Amino acid sequence: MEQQPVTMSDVARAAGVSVTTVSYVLSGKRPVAPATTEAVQAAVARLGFRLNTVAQSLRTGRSSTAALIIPDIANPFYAELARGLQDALRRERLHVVICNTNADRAEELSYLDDVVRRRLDGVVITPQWLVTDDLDPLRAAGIPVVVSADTELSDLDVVRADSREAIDQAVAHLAERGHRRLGMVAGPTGTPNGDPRLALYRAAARRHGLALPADLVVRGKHTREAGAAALRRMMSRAQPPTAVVCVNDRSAIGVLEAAEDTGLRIPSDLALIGHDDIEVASLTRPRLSTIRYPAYEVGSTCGRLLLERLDGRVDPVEVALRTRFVPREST
Amino acid sequence: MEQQPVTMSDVARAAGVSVTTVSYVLSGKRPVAPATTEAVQAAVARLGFRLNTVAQSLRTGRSSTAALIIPDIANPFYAELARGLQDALRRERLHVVICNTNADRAEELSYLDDVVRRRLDGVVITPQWLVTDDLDPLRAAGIPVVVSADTELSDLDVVRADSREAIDQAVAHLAERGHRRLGMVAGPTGTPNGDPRLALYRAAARRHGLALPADLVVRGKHTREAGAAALRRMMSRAQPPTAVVCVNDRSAIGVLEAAEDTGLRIPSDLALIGHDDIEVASLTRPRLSTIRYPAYEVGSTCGRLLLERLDGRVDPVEVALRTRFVPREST
DNA sequence: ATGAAAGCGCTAACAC
DNA sequence: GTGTTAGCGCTTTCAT
Repeated sequence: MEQQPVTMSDVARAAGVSVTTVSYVLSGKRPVAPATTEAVQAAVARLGFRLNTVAQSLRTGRSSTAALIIPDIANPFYAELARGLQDALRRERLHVVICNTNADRAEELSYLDDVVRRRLDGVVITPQWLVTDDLDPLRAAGIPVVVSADTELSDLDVVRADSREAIDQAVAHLAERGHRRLGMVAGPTGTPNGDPRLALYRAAARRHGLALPADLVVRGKHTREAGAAALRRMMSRAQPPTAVVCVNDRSAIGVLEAAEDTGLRIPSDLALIGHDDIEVASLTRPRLSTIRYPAYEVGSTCGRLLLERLDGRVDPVEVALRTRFVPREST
Repeated sequence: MEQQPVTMSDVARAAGVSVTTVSYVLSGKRPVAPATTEAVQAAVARLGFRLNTVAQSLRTGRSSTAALIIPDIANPFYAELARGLQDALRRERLHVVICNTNADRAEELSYLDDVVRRRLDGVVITPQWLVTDDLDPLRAAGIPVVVSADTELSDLDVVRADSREAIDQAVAHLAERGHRRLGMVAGPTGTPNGDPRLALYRAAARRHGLALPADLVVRGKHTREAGAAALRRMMSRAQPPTAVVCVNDRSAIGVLEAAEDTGLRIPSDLALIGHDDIEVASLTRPRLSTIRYPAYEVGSTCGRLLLERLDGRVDPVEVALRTRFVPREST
């Protein structure tokens, strides 16, 4: 048998006070006589009362829940990011709902809509296809948004990677080892991480005298399968690359596997560099060289910004987290 | 400037009908004249109305949100499980909040409490320290719980691994290769996965004539560090093992790394078997042999059970997912 | 086919 | 220091 939940007025009755007093005992937002406090607490304990957060939310307009909108929680990068975010938001007892979009624009929009309907307190999003205007409904509703992406976004809190130096080092590293033809497994066109990273690689390649020809830039999803397919495509070119850089570690792992299958040895036949340095990257053999972008820290930084914003900060903030080139056996 | 949210009575006024009608147009729970429907929909669109889910929840007592209570979303096993759960719950437009407990009992309890306060619709939990009684408040509140664990639990929906055969095969495999002394990196004592698995290994070892002495059973967390420490401890025994089985893949990876550091070659000096088969397990070199327990499927099964329960099923269901021994290079 | 009105359980003026 | 009361925005019963 399912019991009636105990409400605040039950507690009030049991303690011989008004609901107001019960509310204030619980919130501490106004002084209450010690004896009263005690009586209320006793009643709360005796009846097993738990405040109904839904009613509280309706009244206050705050749900103490934030949304994290990402392509896929099963991608270790986002899982680590989620962990960082949750740890940062825990102090304020904020819950986090995870929204997996599969990098699909319709899903991204649908979750944003959900956020408004549910009056969530804030959103952290790693957008794949969204444009700034898509966030208008959130602005209108006064819901803070923190974006994690490498693109320029006006008037928003942004956490992004500053990979200029790291990419330059990586390319220099390749140049030193005699590489002259670079291939890149980039993200889908128009995606907020792929394009900026590609641009950085282009610039670095130019600086260090490497070619990065258009037919060696392969677009695709951030998956192992896409990485493997990309490599096969590159190697079928008239002039295949001697070194490949990947938009993230998952695709780099795909490249690694496809290379193995083809009998290509890494790094002797092909140098390989990933991005992100998820935990797995250190487990592959040969070890994956990578541009390290610490996911946990990205998440906790997003959380910090969100909390500040909820606390009343109004000016948008942009945080650039410096990435680091981690050479390993594979270059 | 933050706008006033548009409410249902705004829509009603704009459409020249009552809120009742607006509500019914939206829910479709009673017939409405086509002309009226149209007028309402037009008003909804024109004003950009979004139903306030919080108010709806307060009224109906359902929040269309479920909680997933796990030790750590950054552990790939749980991330994959989470993905499976979310995909299963998406059809019903249920949100999932992720609760990381760090395998801490107090955190587990605190999140359960949260669930009741927030009137969440259901819980999926992979308990580490909870006992059945801890779930009483949820029963009282009529909140369905689905448990993912290998322990016996009365009167609850449970998804568990049936590893009897797989473990027997794994041990037989070791026996065939001449192993006689087995070590085990088990989970913490009293934990719902470690103990049953240990018992299965004990039984299988007995059947196949392998020793699994008490001083080669090392308890610890499900982490790489714990796995590494466990191996060092085992190897310092007077009679070290020739084969090691691990309660999960993460600890197996730790063992792998510690073995490398010690100069032990796997599998020639030491055979190694993990559990779970998270994506990473296929990336290590030597490849990790493992008892495969498909996390995604665990999650989606939990989701299915939860939905059924929300739909009115009352009898508890136990689903045993058969695991499979996947021998790879490391045994 | 539609509407009036009573809450769901809380918070926070505004009294006293 | 404490209480009365008016909502927050919906759903749903009961009328019409």
